[in-house]
Amino acid sequence: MLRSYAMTEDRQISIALPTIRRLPMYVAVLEKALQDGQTHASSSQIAGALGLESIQVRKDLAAVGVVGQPGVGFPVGELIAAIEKSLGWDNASDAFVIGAGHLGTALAGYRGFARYGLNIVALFDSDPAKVGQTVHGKKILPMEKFADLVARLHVRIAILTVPAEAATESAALAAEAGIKALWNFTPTKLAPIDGVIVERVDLAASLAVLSSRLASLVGASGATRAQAADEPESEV
Amino acid sequence: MLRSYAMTEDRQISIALPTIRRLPMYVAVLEKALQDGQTHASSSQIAGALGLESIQVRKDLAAVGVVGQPGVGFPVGELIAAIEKSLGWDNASDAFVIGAGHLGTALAGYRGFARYGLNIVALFDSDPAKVGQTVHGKKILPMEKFADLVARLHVRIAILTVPAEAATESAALAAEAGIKALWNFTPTKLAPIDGVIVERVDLAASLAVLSSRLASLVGASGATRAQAADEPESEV
DNA sequence: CTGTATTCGATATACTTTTATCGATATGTG
DNA sequence: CACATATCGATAAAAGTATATCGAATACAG
Ligand SMILES: NC(=O)c1ccc[n+]([C@@H]2O[C@H](COP(=O)([O-])OP(=O)(O)OC[C@H]3O[C@@H](n4cnc5c(N)ncnc54)[C@H](O)[C@@H]3O)[C@@H](O)[C@H]2O)c1
Ligand SMILES: NC(=O)c1ccc[n+]([C@@H]2O[C@H](COP(=O)([O-])OP(=O)(O)OC[C@H]3O[C@@H](n4cnc5c(N)ncnc54)[C@H](O)[C@@H]3O)[C@@H](O)[C@H]2O)c1
Repeated sequence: MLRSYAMTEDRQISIALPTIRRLPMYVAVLEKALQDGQTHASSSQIAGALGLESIQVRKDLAAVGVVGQPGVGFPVGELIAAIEKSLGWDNASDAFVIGAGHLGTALAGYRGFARYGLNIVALFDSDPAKVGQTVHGKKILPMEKFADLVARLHVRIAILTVPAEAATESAALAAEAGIKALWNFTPTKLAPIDGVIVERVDLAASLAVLSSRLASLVGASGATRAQAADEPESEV
Repeated sequence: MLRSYAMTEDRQISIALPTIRRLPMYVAVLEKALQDGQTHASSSQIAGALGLESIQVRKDLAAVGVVGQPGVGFPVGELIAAIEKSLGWDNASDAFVIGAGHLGTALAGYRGFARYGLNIVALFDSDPAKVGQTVHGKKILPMEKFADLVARLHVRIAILTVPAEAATESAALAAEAGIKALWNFTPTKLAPIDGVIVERVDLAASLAVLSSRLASLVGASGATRAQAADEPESEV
């Protein structure tokens, strides 16, 4: 029974990436189940809520080390705890935002991150006009203070929202300051940096999937759009 | 030679999803090559710039139907055009933003989308206080006008940036108005809607990858962080 | 023109991820 | 307690992706 909380690090490393990407969805569903007073949830119930196959849910949950009960399902609370442990969401991590522009301030104000164990502490910007301002209760500080504060506060995560051209330079600066993980929102593909994990949020990739599916849809059953495409487009 | 531009729709549909996700990176690299005056680029050159294997680049490019020349490489201009065609980025699509909050306005102001064939025309919001404002030169309109304008302007794409609770409702409204593709930035997993493509930007999934890798890194070579973890964390 | 270095693309192989099958365990009803 | 139903987990199969190999085409230097 306690094997579900086993902490052998080697297993955590070996969880398949697609599985890791799905884990947050499970947490969301399970928390809803918990609120409804459920102590257990079956793989088919979870799968149904997420549009997945139950077998995949079982495999994913097996990967985080929780054992279910035949005829009953998986223990909800235990499951949430195990997933959050796998993801390192069990104790919150502080993070700095580099680039207090539109996206950076939006992220800094996003309350949803608290649930993911992410705590944005402050923003940094090279623009003197922005430094000193406060957004969503968080200060915008000058880049000069970055390295010092990373060390003092033991911040490991930096969120990169600078212009594309400044990305490489900012990443190098962050790495040198001791940042261990970079969440890169810029379209710049960073070269690997020794000892630094880089995860990129690639909106272009996401949009590519959307628009290519849309394009092939038009091509396939063109009837729907064909008529509209003939009419001239007007402006607002 | 002209086979590279073949427009048989059935091929477009069959491009593997991981390949589609990589296509935008190729476009970025190729445009840089074009600026440098290159007429051809080899798979190994492209791979080197992106940290990929050359064989994967060749396979991906074969999927969009462009043929390279042995000893020379791939024709840059032709390649860009073919990729953009595959993605439906060859002629820009208009889009509406639903939810003119922090994220919605950031997206509306993002100039990078122009390159991806996406043109945000206007924003919509249910909050009367926001309606009438202009952000980045784009109007915030009331939801009541949404359906009519979708029809009048033949808008097929809506970008969902409403609060999580409003996502399902907004999606249904968009679908009813005739929207064909939803780019969903909310954490809500939408149920499939008939005739509507939904692509989700899942920040939680991305963060999960980042933080789980960070967590396993700490577990593995704990030395680096162990010392820091012992010290009490101070505040800004 | 000959030899060497590039490079592509077809085919084959290896690897990863998803899905299927099925026996074993649990619940609850009559 | 017998039996129908639900559920899990181990193993196997299938599908999807990435990588390796190698012959053929091209460029170019000598
Ligand atoms: N806005 C979006 O919706 C969106 C979407 C996808 C990707 N992005 C990417 O995110 C990044 C930020 O976008 P944005 O719209 O917030 O841009 P922005 O111009 O609003 O913000 C960039 C901020 O970075 C600061 N900055 C510039 N150079 C810096 C440096 N060297 N060090 C520290 N700070 C620096 C600027 O002063 C500015 O405040 C860009 O790379 C953009 O491509 C943005
Ligand atoms: N801010 C971020 O960095 C961030 C990051 C990831 C995901 N998200 C998600 O994006 C969404 C928007 O985030 P945000 O920070 O911009 O929130 P926000 O509160 O700033 O903006 C939401 C906007 O939607 C409007 N709205 C509410 N209900 C509506 C309805 N029924 N129809 C039309 N408009 C409606 C509100 O008036 C508001 O302007 C949320 O679902 C959030 O979870 C945000």
